[in-house]
Amino acid sequence: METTWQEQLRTVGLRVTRPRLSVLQVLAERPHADVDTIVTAARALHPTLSPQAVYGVLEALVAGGLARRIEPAGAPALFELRVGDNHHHLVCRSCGAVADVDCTVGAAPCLTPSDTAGFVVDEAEVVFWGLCRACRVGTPGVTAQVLQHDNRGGAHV
Amino acid sequence: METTWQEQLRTVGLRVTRPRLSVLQVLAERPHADVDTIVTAARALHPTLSPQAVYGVLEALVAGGLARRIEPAGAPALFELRVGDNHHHLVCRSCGAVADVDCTVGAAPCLTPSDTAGFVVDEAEVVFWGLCRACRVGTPGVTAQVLQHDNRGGAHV
DNA sequence: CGCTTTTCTTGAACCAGTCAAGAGAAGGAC
DNA sequence: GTCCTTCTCTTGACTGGTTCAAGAAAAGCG
Repeated sequence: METTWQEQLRTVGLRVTRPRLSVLQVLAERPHADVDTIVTAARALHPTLSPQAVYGVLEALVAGGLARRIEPAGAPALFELRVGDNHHHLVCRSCGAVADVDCTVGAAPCLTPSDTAGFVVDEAEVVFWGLCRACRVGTPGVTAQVLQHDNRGGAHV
Repeated sequence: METTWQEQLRTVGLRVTRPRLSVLQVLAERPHADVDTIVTAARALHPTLSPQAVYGVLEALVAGGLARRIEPAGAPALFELRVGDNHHHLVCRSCGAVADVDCTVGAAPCLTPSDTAGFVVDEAEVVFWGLCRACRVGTPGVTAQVLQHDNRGGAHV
């Protein structure tokens, strides 16, 4: 497992270090973790790890294409290892839980806007807002990530 | 014009005040303004207006459904008066310029994710990332809003 | 016109994220 | 294996966007 990560790091020109391996392992276990979560969890593997180091590691991983940053409105950035595939995210308005959605891009004319207003588009980012099952049945806050997302008025599907 | 805004404010149960009318006028002139822009522009109409007042006004407008907040990753929040229709946004990676895109929701199967992972979805938010015409032809920074958006790896359309 | 409630002003605080300098580790060269 | 260069991490301070809190001001009802 770590061998693979070592190879992946080297492949993109990054040195293999304890902080990087720790962060990669945490991300493998927690698919949509924020920096704080990563720092806390990674310290089990590398006790002296600093938040700034994690920012640096994540920046390197994202730049190298090994990780992806997602930034739901009103919440700190989240990171995931799933890269290179066209997938999007479901975000719970109540607890901030995030789930992956495979992009149905093959049948998605909306991802090629009719009028691009002179823009050259290279990426379409889709976020589905709603409530996760736990928050609907009255057990909010399971993931302990509370979002305050009052931004209504978007596309109601 | 202001009569209309007065009515709109009253309709949603908000008092009619100078700061609110000023912010509404600025938003009418600048469709995707950030707080700083709004404060600066609105001071032409109400010189003592404070940033905190603008935050309060915008919060009230959004809560009342008169305005909508959009938060492109890596940039301060923007506000617009266009509400109630299903439209999305084009964002320039270089200068942060924002343009509206009418939602082609009628032909958009991707906006109903196949697997909702137990979520009840009430909104699909789409952001198209790319370069605006000005930044492509070598006149970047026209809007003076510089974004640093290194988050690649999303859905490439 | 006075009173109650909402809203604005002023000032401080907060948080995620960034910047900078020096210590330390990785890994190629020898 | 050891040295040296370069990259990376640690420590610490700092920024920008946003929020919180208390009191003053204004809106709008009776």
